Amino acid sequence: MTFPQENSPVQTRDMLIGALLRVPAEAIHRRIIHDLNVAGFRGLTLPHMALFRFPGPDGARPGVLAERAGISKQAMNRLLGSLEGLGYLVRSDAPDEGRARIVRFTKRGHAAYAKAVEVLREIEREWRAELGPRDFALLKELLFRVWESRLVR
Amino acid sequence: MTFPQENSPVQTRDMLIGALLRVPAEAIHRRIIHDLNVAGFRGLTLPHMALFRFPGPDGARPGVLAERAGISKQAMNRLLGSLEGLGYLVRSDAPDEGRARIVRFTKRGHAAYAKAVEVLREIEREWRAELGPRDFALLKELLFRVWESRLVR
DNA sequence: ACTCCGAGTAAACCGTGTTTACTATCATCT
DNA sequence: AGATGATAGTAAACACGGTTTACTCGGAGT
Repeated sequence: MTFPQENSPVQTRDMLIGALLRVPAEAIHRRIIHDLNVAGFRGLTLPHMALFRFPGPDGARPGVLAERAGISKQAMNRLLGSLEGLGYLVRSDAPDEGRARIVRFTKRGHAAYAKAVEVLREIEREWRAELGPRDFALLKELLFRVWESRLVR
Repeated sequence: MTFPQENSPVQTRDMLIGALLRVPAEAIHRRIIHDLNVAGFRGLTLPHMALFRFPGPDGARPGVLAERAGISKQAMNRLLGSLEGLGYLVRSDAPDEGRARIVRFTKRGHAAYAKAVEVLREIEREWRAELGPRDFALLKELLFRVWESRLVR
């Protein structure tokens, strides 16, 4: 195992793809939660983000949301209960099927979701300014190719 | 908020940078833990990964590791206790200062760390094969520029 | 010696995950 | 129609990892 020396500059080859993805991904998570809280959407925490990510929970059923998020239905159900208590969504009976339920954003929930997307777009603006529009588009395109490739499932 | 239609293909512009980073970052995490477990390094879980990431805990002090990982000293201490119980490291008194302690990988710990790096290099090979060497290098370079830029702290 | 600070640790508590177990509804078979 | 089995959602018990609070002990300054 070779480590870079303290006083020699870190270079691309020193960093493995794990850290290169993880560090910004976590930073973005923190940023979104922070900005949501500052914007008045209190009580939102990291686990809640499982619901605020694309395409959002609106109109979906708890079981589907659990599967999307990769957690059990019971865990999802408590997340939903928590967000319902905070006023971001409601669960109501599905009109067509008696055992099913439907998750609906409240006005506040829609506002929070819109704000999250807005923060993300702001982050994209910042990255675009840093990298230049050409390279930022390239970065997204490369990441998209990875996403498409199923290397990632 | 515009959603892509069910039957129209997803495109780069549909994905925000958050998901494009998060999904592969999480996949890599799962992959590393899985491969470590399969390779006989049992008991390692996601929170342990906070210690197995570059540059590893070997020779460092608990407080420093806590700061690096962004968790409290107490939480780090329990992680260390857990890994010590699993035989991956030991904590011993620092020779110079009575109150300080030093974390040392055991042989098993070194082996696990080396395996984690190996898995990461394997993942890089796979991505390189998918994207082509040119574009993979470009991806890492672009991510490295983001990392350098401090957009990310 | 006395005080203060800082590293490490321990305990209580909280939130979030899983596992296990239950209820209610739907689909199917007879 | 009634019985049976599968499925959506929920609830409770437990595990686990995080923070907060509180303690011990060594080092530094006076």
